[in-house]
Order: sequence, then C-alpha cells, then structure tokens
Amino acid sequence: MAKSVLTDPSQDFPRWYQDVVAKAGLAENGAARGTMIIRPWGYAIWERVQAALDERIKATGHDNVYFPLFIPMSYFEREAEHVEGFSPELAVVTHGGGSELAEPLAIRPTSETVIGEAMSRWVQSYRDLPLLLNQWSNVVRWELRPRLFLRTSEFLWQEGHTAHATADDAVAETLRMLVEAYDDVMARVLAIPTLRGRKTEREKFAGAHTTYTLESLMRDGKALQMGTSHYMAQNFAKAFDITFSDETGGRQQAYTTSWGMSTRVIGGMIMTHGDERGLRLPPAIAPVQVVVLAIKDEAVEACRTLVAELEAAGVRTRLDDATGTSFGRRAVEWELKGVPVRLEIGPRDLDAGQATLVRRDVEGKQALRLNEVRATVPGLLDEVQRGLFDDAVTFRDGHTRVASQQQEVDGAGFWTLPWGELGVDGEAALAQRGYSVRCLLRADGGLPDPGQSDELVAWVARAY
RNA sequence: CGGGAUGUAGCGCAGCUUGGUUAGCGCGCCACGUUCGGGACGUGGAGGCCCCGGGUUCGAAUCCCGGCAUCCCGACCA
Repeated sequence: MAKSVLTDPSQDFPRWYQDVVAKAGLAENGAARGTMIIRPWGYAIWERVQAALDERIKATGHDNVYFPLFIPMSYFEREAEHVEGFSPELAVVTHGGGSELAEPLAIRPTSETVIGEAMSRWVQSYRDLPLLLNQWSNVVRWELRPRLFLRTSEFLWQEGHTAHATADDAVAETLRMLVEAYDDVMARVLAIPTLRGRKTEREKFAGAHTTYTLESLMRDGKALQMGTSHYMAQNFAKAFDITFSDETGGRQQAYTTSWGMSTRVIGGMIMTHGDERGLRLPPAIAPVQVVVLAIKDEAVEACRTLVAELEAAGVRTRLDDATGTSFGRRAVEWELKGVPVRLEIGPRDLDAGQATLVRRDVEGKQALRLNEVRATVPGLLDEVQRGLFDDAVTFRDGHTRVASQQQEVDGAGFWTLPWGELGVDGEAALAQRGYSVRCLLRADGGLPDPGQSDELVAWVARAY
C-alpha cells in the first residue's frame, strides 16, 4: 500500500499533485485562466473512461445526442433555483460578427435548459416516454479557484438527460445511472471505492429535487465528489413545459433526471492511487498496460515477440526499444507515467530464457520464463487492479471515524454522525469550520429514498 | 472580493537589502567522445524586451510611483 501523504505532514500534497500531473505528461495549464491542455497520455486515459462509461450508458438504453454550446440567457431564467445557482459562474458572449447581440448567449455550464426546451417539443404522448438522452461535451463554469482536472474553467464530461411518465420511473433512473453506470466504472475501471449517498438540501444541484452522489476519500484525507445523479421531479418540466397525453387522454407533466461525470475522475484517480514515485494506473484504465523494455539492442527481437504474444492475448502492450537512452531514465519515465507492469529483457535474461518483471504497485522484481509470460500477465493485471481497489478501501476505512456531535469533528478523513443529531444547524456550524456533509446514507449503508428523513447517517469531511 | 506571496532562458531558481564590467546557477535542449542491468560523465554550444509603463540617476533586474498577471489560504463548484 502506498505511503499516505496524510501520515507524512512534511509532504505538500498540492505540490505533489502538480508534480505527478506534469511528470506523467497528463496535462498543463492553458493560456486562458483556469483552462487545461490535456496531453496525449492524459487524453488516452480519458478515452478509456469514455469508452467504459459510454458502453454502460448505451447498455441502459440511452441514445447519444449533441446540443449547442451557446444557450440564450433567457433559458436560464425559466427555473428560479437553476439561474440563481449558475449565474455567478456563467461565461457570457455579448458580441458576435462584430456587433452586440440582441440577447446575450451563455456558454453552457450544463444543458438542462436547452435540452429541456427540445424535450418539450419531442414529448407529446406517454408513448414518447421514457426519453433517454446522453451528450458528450465540454462545458464552461467560471470557477474562482481552478486546479488541473479537479476544477477547471472548461471541462469535458458526459451529461445524461431523461424524461419519464412517473416519479417512480424517474427516481429509478436516477439511482440506476448512479449505481450501474457511474459506480460500476469507478470500481471496475478506475479502482476507486465510493460512498453512494444523497446530498443535503444545502449541497444539492441547483434546481434539483434530490441529488445523489458518489464520494471518495483522497490520500490527503479530503473528499472528492466523483459523479452526481439528479432527480428533478417536475421542476424543469414545469419551467420548459414538458407535458404529454397519458393513456386516458389526460394532460400530464413529465419527471426528469440528469447526471454527469467529468474529467475530474482522472484527478480522483491520481489522488487515490498515486505514490511518491508518481502515477499508478489501474490496469483497466492504463493506455499501456505492459511496457516491454529492451535493455540492449540484442534483446529487441525477443521483446518484439513478447509484445506480439501479449497483444494477441488482449493486453495493451508497448515496446521500448530506445536503447540509445539509458536504462535508468527509461525505467523512471514509465514509472512516472504509471504503467502497471514492465517486462525488461537484457543479455542476462536472454541467456536465462526469462524476462524481468517489475510491478508498479509493489516493490521488487521477479524473473518470469519467456514462455510463461502470455499465460501469467493477464491474471497479474487483474490482481493489480484488485489490489489497488482493496488498498483504497483499507485507506478509507482506516480514515473514517465516528462522532456523536459536530464539535467532535476535527481532522482529516471521513466522520460519520447521526443526521438526526446534526441537522441543518449542525451542518452550518461545520461549514464555518471548513467541513461539509458529503452525503447521507441509511444506517445500513444503503441509499436513502428522496423523501426519507429519519435513520440517516451523515458522512462529513473537508472536500475539494 | 478579503489575507499572504511571487513575476529573471523551455522548466525550477539565485542576484535586489548596499544601483556599477559581458545577468548567473541547476534541469532540459544541440554537437562530439566515453558510457549504458535504476534518473551517466566530460568538452563545446544555442537560448534573456530581468512582467508592463513612467520616474530618480552619469548608470536600474536592483531604488520610487502606477498598472497587469500568476500562485497560496477563504467564499463558489463536476
């Protein structure tokens, strides 16, 4: 298990994070304040998140669509809470084609409004429901304190928007995407354990009836929201007139949902798995799962054979035959990039008919017979994936403490306390001290219904 | 918008207090040679509106005034 920055106060976590992002070649700041340039290695990771998530979204019956980047300002004003929540962070275009626009255009911070407007035209009958849409896009929010991947003025994400005939259907959809799409990708692909919970009124999405969230604990003991799923009830249907004729010919208002997951999860992955030597990529997300490194020219041929074998076994493999660069430099570069497994072959290995296996997740090297590589590596990658997830669970559980009242909350990690004791006043008191209620869970750990208010446990932490 | 700090080579920094040759150092980059099983070394080289504007002075990276930008701590947030 990686040493925690939390247990080593001499370490400066923000600095560590910046170094990992830079040295792994993931991203850098853009010219405009708060913007981010995603470099090839970082984008390849995002593409794997996209692929996994898109597969889950399509598997649950959703269709991909694309809506405009520009949204007329008046759209935001139709939903009171929504406009209040988002106005402060809107970027607004006032000029186009050399002259001032009659109506300013907001650059989308999220697309409930434009999509709601279209839904009102597309939904006429109960037969048109449910309407299950998803969009891959960039959005802009003028954040005050940007940080690569975690909070940038512009970010890439996926936003799902659905409309349903009944409240039950909409709630079920909200929970389905949280669990079957988001948490599945978090656990299976990013190897990040989460809490599945409900947001408090104070923390919910602007305009939502209920917000559900996935919360994770980073290695510095702060929490990060990894994805949210919102049940809007009829709030947006009212604002955008999404109505339909039911089976009996009556007029009904639809119930809508929205849910999003962004490039932030890459930041979460870095802060969950990274160690003092840089990035550690879970195999499922790694653009390159195995690098086969030829130490000397005479080993290149054997390396090529190995690469071909592994590729045939479905392992994403890259050959490093840059023997003109020193071995140490190449080894370190692949470590910084977080590649899970390295196979080194030099003259000594050739003589012995073996490769030297180096895992990124644990210390040490071991010999592996060349003819056993193909049979061994896929299982090893699964083991690494599980190990990273288990380490993160152990870390979280080891940094979760129980409190009975808000005054006891003091320090890094999660704190749990009865929501009935805490309440909105306790929540406000915690906020004064820099802590927030990340989410509410049922006493048995399950997800609370939208209306449930008793027997809830508040999970509290400092957050990003 | 409050509190603190910083702008000097691609990156990280020193120099400024006490003005004075040609503005330095580390990393990186280029060439050649020796190296190469864990970030090699030597020699040579390229690369600077010292954030911007004004002022003081024989002379400003350095002192004074005014801008601008960035970073850190808060409030906002996927």
